[in-house]
Amino acid sequence: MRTKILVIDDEPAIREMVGFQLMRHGYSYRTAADASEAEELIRVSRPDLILLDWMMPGTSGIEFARALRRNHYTKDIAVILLTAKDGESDMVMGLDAGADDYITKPFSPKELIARIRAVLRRMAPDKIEEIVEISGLRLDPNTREVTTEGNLLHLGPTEFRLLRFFMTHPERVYSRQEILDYVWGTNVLVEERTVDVHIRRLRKALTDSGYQKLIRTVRGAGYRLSNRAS
Amino acid sequence: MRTKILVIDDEPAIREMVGFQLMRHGYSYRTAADASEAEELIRVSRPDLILLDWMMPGTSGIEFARALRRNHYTKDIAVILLTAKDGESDMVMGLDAGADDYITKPFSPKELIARIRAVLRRMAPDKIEEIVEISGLRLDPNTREVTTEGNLLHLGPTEFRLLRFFMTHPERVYSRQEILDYVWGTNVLVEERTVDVHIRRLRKALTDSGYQKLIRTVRGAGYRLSNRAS
DNA sequence: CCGTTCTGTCATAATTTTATCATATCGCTG
DNA sequence: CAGCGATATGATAAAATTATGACAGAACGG
Repeated sequence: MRTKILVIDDEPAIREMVGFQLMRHGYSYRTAADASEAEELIRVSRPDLILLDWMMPGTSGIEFARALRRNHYTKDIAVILLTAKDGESDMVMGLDAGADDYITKPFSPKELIARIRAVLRRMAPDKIEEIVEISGLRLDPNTREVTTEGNLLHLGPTEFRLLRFFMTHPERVYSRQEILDYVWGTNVLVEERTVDVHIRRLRKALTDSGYQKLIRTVRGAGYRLSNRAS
Repeated sequence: MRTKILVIDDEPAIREMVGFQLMRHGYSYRTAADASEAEELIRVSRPDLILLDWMMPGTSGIEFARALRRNHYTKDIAVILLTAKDGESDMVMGLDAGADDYITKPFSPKELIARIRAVLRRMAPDKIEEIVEISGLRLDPNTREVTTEGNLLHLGPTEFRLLRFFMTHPERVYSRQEILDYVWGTNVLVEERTVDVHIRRLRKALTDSGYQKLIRTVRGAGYRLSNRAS
């Protein structure tokens, strides 16, 4: 799932600018103009990171950050403070309140994105993906290699994702639409028939080693991966 | 890369004197007159050690040191406090705030350098980097040399770090974003495509000896180093 | 302060991958 | 076994992604 970011700032212009950048960089986001609005959104869907304005009407940013840290449900949410001030004491107070970083206004889109990335990376160190294997066919997401008894197969990005999807969801039948949703991503404008073409390319790549028989066509329903005898 | 030191002191005379000594001893350094100037420099380029004046206008040295320790990005920077006082309590407070050592003014150049060496040595007891070798390509972090069957390769600093990263993390694919984080450091504003350019420079440097084939492009994913047959 | 080396970005070229279309096959049903 | 809808296949132009060369500004060393 995509990283969710909550932007809390009372200036619409800031919310819009930041939101635009976040969208452009593939983050999912929500905006709130004040603390109570923010609380509501957090309750509905816990964000991974909060961009918090220092100067807010009502509850101040610092206060809000402190409150977040006190709550068990929210204490692991990353917080980046947005502040117009540049005094040193603000940095100290901000970090003291539990903020993970802070950005002084005005800031460039580039800086914003870089900071967000930095904070998120600190929070989630590399995860090692699991190797999947089905009767001799191995797929390693870490090296992005697919091998059969030592032979390396060449797959394009989409074929790779497709095979990976099937290998992690074996036996069950998936309709073309479902496959599009899982492999291509939801709300993508692609013809259903395109799945056929990629299935074919995947089979072709698996053919030399005989594994193409793993991908079964289920007439009228879709496709499935199975290593059982048919 | 040479050890980077940041000198924070409001007296120009001190900055100059210390700077001269640092340069004379082969350290790379920057100076800042106050906390906000210092913050800026730290953000731009993380120093390995900070020489921090105890009495600063605005944020005091102690406060600044505490703030450094709280921030993930800066918490491993060594800090030496420069203080005119010599009271016992100051030492306690200073070390309490996370300083690694302190020097009382006035101090001799000799003492300054000796303390710096001592702190750096203490900080990096296991920083004796190991030589990495992959099928004949050797990289020695200590001498910063890369050799292939006795031939010395010329690499720029970035190419060196890049190769070193790959050699210490072989086989696995890394996205441009991850490479930026690991090789360039986290708080940096650099385009993803810049990675491509450095990959190319690295490959060019490895070409004469045939090792450029170690660096593989993984379309849609990033790059990886592999010595396996392809 | 000056010349050199190193860096980050661009614009452009070279490749690979993708989505479709048209057409051939296949599988079931009556 | 003819007919019909569903799949497989091959070709292809467009879209994405990566490689490369050039260049200006920054950093560095003296």
